[in-house]
Amino acid sequence: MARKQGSHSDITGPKVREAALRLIARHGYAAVSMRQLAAEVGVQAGALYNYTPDKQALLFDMMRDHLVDVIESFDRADPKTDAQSRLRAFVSFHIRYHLPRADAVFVAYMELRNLSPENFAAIEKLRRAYEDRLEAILRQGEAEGAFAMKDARITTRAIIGMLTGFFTWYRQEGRLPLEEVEAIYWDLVCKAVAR
Amino acid sequence: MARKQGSHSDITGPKVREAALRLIARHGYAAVSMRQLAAEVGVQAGALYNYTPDKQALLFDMMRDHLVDVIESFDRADPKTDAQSRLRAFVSFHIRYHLPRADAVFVAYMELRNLSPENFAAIEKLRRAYEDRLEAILRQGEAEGAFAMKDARITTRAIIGMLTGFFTWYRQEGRLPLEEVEAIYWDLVCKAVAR
DNA sequence: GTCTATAATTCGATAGAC
DNA sequence: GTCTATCGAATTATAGAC
Repeated sequence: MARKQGSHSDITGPKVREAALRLIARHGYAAVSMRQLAAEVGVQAGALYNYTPDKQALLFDMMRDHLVDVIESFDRADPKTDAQSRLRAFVSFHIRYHLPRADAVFVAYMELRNLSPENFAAIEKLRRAYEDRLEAILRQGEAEGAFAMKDARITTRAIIGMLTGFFTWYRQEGRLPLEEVEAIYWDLVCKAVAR
Repeated sequence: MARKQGSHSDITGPKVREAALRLIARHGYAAVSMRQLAAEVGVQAGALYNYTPDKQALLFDMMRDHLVDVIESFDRADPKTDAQSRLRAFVSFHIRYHLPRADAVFVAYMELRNLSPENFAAIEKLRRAYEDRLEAILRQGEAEGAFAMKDARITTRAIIGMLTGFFTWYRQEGRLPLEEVEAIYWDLVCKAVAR
């Protein structure tokens, strides 16, 4: 006999996040209503407001938590040795970390327009912090004489764009195993910044 | 004395497209109401339905027209000679064509989720047709011995991703003139596919 | 072709019972 | 913590006057 009411804070809380991420990734923040989200979670619309003060905070919290986790995870994965090793670790980390989190990546990338100005500024700061990790590696490589490029900042954006585009199509083409895709991207990045 | 009513089909038609592109690029399709759009154009909401059967068709028509124009324009710009020259022309065309059309690029890229299934299929076909142009150039370069890469299809997506990421940040950083940005991207692409 | 007015829904968010 | 019920406002799209 299923209860119609009761306390499920520990269960419902994560379910709200997961459902919101899935629905917003698929349909977009503005297109997903609180009623749709509630139905996906299996509660009534009013109950959602036990877990978020409003719809905007729900979006912001998901994006912030994702980006904070990306940065902390990379800092742990970074070998902090020579630039070549660090760049390889970055490419591998970026692909492998983001792949199983496609919904979060998609939301963090596509929903910037729907953040309030203050929330947008906070998210942009985090995004920039992640990009700065890559830029620092490229500049170290230039200093070591391992890399050569015309402009480290633009090369940073180019590499991130190249790697992030990956997640917009990988789900469709199951043609190649992850190891090969990773090798292909490493080959491109490695040659692009080579002396 | 401004008229409050009257026929302005030739004026209002283009204004609807321009305003829709601008508003949707900034706020997203789902977040822009027909009333907002009408206010931007300078008419009442009901008048918009003289120019589109519904909101969905307005989005689809803009995306389709943009992509058809991209493909036709590239086919005219393509030197159709050696792969190296063609690749350089592609990079230059892609940057220069898309730069002054940032709103259309943004909409065509970000609003795929808001297309009906049939409209999505049609737009994906066009997108694929453009990507196939680049893939053909890369395969020609392999055949000529000018390029070497592990996988032409994935390299195609990687290059497009890299070039398209360009438009998400160029407006912010006016630091460098277009010629230099183009040279930086050409350097990266050229080295990435070099033998 | 544009207007005003409105039908029919749907939205985010809240109040109060349990 | 979840429910039901609801407020007030916004939505797409249409009807009919001019």
